[in-house]
Amino acid sequence: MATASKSKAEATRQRVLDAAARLFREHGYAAVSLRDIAEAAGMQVGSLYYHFESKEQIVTDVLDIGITLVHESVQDTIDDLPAGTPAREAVRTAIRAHLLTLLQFSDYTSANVRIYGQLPKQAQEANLAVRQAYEQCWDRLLQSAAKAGALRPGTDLSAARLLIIGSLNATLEWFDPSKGSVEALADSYADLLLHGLLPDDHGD
Amino acid sequence: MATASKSKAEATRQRVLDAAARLFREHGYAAVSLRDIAEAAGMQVGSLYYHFESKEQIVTDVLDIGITLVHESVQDTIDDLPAGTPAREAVRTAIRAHLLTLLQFSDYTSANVRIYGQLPKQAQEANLAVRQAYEQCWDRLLQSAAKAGALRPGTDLSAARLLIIGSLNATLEWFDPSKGSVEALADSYADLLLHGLLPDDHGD
DNA sequence: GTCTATATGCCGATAGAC
DNA sequence: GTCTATCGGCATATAGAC
Repeated sequence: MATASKSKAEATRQRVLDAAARLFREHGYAAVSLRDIAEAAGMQVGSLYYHFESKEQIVTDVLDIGITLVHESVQDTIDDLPAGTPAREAVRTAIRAHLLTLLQFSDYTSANVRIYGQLPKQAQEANLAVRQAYEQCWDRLLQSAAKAGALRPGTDLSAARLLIIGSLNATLEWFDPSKGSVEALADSYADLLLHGLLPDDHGD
Repeated sequence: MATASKSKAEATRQRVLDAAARLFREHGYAAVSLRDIAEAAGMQVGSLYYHFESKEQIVTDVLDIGITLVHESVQDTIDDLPAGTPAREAVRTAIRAHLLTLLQFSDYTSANVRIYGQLPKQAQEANLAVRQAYEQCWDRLLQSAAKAGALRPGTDLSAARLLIIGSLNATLEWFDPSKGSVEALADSYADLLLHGLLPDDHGD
């Protein structure tokens, strides 16, 4: 094992963060007490303070991990596309990766989406840099698509990024895996976002 | 004035709900105490219980008012359109009405969007019927557009409604009136939702 | 590292004077 | 209708034994 094995403290810390992410996602930040987190992680409240300074530090860690995970997932799937992949396929891939992370893989990402807007300003500011890095990932994707002539002329790229990410994040409020797969949802959403509601031959 | 004037109790009740909606919107449900609400409404905590049975009843009222206001706004602006208005214009009008209510007029609507997902199940269920009535308003709009041939063939109407409302509601997390008008945002979003990201002549 | 015990304060809700 | 006073409970955080 040598240096590859994580310390017991590191494993416990991870267990606490996993429990916190799941509970924050479900109930919000203020509604979850440190007692709830400790119980879900299988320990006593006082023990949390060996690993974290405060409740706010726990949520700060959860927020950063949440954005990092979705950022890496989206960036990696884009990077893995073969050279010459059409821009519209890259956008479709990014949409799928974002939705998979949000709805299937990461309580951290979904917790971030759900609670960010209601946190104390200090906790929001601590997450700002990581969020902006992820936003830039989408901006680069859309700018390169526009440069390649793959987007409708006159498209407001800033509004497009906000609309795409906003609509994807909003699925968190209603998505039910027992009623349909994330992949099917991703296809449906990508069709709508890429092609719009109207037929191609409308006279608008 | 006669029966047209509201009682003092009714006015106070309204003041409490206004304060609660604003605070819930800003900080979430669990983070706002009855002491906060009482202070913002200019009264003592104990006095709240003359008008409301519990904190949960306050939030239940806020939730219902929030959906009712946006539903009425959207329905009224659709009904006011001249006969023969193209379906795409009706959709554009509905988008504008929803955004105006959410971002400019109603703390109740924005509070509902922000806190619904994190409320106790009982409070969510109390709001279900009103929410579904508003969803049906959009479903009727989209179905009549599809029937008129105004939508791209094969459009998933259920996904479209979820994407539209979800993307509009998500603007709440970042919209800043000092950086642009709601009207400009509505135009930009309507363009993107109706036409999509791709040019009309793409070969997809 | 985790425990128990505890400090200090705010929570929702109630009782009863006015 | 609104007030003050107060109940029991739970919140975050700390102290110190093991």
